[in-house]
Amino acid sequence: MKNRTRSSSPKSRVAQSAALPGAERLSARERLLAAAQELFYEEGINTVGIDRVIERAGVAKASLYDCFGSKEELIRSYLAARQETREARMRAELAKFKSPRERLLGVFDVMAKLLAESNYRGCAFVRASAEIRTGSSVKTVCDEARAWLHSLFTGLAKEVGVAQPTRLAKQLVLLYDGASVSAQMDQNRGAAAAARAMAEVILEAAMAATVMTQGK
Amino acid sequence: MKNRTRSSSPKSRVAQSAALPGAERLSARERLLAAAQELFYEEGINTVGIDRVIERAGVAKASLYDCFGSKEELIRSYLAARQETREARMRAELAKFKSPRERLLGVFDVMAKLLAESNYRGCAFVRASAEIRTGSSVKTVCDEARAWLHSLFTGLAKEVGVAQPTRLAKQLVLLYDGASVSAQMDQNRGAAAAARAMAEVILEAAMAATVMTQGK
DNA sequence: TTATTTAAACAGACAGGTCAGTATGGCATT
DNA sequence: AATGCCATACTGACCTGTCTGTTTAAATAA
Repeated sequence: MKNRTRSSSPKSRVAQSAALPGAERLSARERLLAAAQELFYEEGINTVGIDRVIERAGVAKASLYDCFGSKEELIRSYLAARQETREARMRAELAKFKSPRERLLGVFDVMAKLLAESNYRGCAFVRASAEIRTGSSVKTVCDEARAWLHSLFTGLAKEVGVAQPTRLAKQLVLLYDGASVSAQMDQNRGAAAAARAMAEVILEAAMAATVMTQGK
Repeated sequence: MKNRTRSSSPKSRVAQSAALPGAERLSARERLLAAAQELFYEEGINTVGIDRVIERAGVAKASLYDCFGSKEELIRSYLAARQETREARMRAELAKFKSPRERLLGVFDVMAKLLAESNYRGCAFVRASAEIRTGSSVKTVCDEARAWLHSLFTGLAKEVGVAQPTRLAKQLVLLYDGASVSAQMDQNRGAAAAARAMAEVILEAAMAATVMTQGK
């Protein structure tokens, strides 16, 4: 006579590493991560308690601590998963562009799609950094995300053949961060387009400087 | 026989509106705001509890609730005070520049000084926004700070006589935000200088476009 | 096939701590 | 007498994490 909110057809279980194409029930771990994505990102990692996460996931509290061991580890897993999907999406979308120049500017086109989503709340790693207390192990995941962002732009800057690729990369990261903050704080939906336009100008200046230093 | 951590020479009190040049003791309200500045900004408004604030301020808990009524009001006062000092400092520093162009770029020079401070942790309002829960009255203070930032750059953009001042202002705000995030997340001390260099390029492009549209 | 083991996930209560906010009473200056 | 401030105990809510015991389903053995 218990009123269960869970799906009423738990015919089979999905092993952690298995990935069956059928619409089978997700494992507790996967449901927890999905719930964490929504709640932690949209409301903050400190304001959302464990109880709300397990309620959203439809999972017992004991299962959470079996899977992750602590809230902090759940947060780290949430951020790590977010970074993985970010990398995969960027890789897939950038592959569509042909020229190095289009690929570099394409990062801001991808960003424009993200900002257009109604639940955009700014960069998850910047937000998390603002919430953690000093010495938290969560910072490591944030640092890795930042390193990836820099390496992404550095690689693209080298492809376009600019004289100082790390310098250009730092500038593009700055534009990327600025767009995310403007979108978050000012509901400025055109922030990515503005950043793209600026990136074009900056890139042109960097290319011009490259020709100068080459002497021809 | 009580071991007091407070100053041992509370000879006189400083009224709220008085500003005596002597090293007189500050009022409870002022000490609370000073403590809030340090703790809330450096460690976050959620991670720092009331008890730590009153301990740092050397103030009784009852005094805090006499002065502010709630933690949320203390947070709002902390942010409002921060915004006031930010405006005053910017006004004073920008007054030193002579030409409109120097004043506009001078914002990033002022910023460079801020980033150089060892305890810089990014924009207090962006950080606070990441911590508050939806519907908090703290957001109003953050919105006002954002509005000021936009009006600051819009005014400077009009002074330099560009064709689309609000467009340029949005771009400069984006650079400002990007520099603050880069400094916060990557310990990039040169972020303000990078933003200034980019602002120069963007400004030049905007001026060029202005001449074009003017037809001469 | 049937029985047994194994493991993941379930429900829910409880402990221990923290936090915001209140209440009481006392002290000092004006 | 009034005001501003101090010290401290207390309440109730919330939050993380633990513990106990049960259910379910797949894997394995008889």
